[in-house]
Amino acid sequence: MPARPDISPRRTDVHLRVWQAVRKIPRGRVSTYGAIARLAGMPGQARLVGYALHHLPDGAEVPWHRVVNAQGNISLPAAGGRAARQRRLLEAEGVRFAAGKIRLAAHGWPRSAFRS
DNA sequence: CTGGTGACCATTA
DNA sequence: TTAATGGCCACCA
Repeated sequence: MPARPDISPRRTDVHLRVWQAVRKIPRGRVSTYGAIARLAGMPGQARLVGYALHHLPDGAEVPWHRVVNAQGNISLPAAGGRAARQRRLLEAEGVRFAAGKIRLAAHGWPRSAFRS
């Protein structure tokens, strides 16, 4: 039997790379779309990271909530309740919000990408 | 094929 | 500090 009989090849490849990288983010820390793109082997493709997470299937064991934008802000639309859930999940892991945003210098991962 | 869209980013003013 | 701009590329109509 073929391993992947009826799966779109390109799409799966891109998504898998992103999900794999996101999985590496330790609990209580956050990364950015751009940083994940680098770790996934596609530097400069931050938008594709967002696209891949947007199409993340329900129940997937991927800590999507640990990915925020380069400004330390949640990039999900406020409407829909997803943004609120992301913030709740992060705070439950000990991530602090100051003035509505996360200080990447303190919580950013990997450290080397956020140390000044 | 073309054009528009998006859970983005760095630069510039 | 915020706002605008160009670049990036998979996906869709």
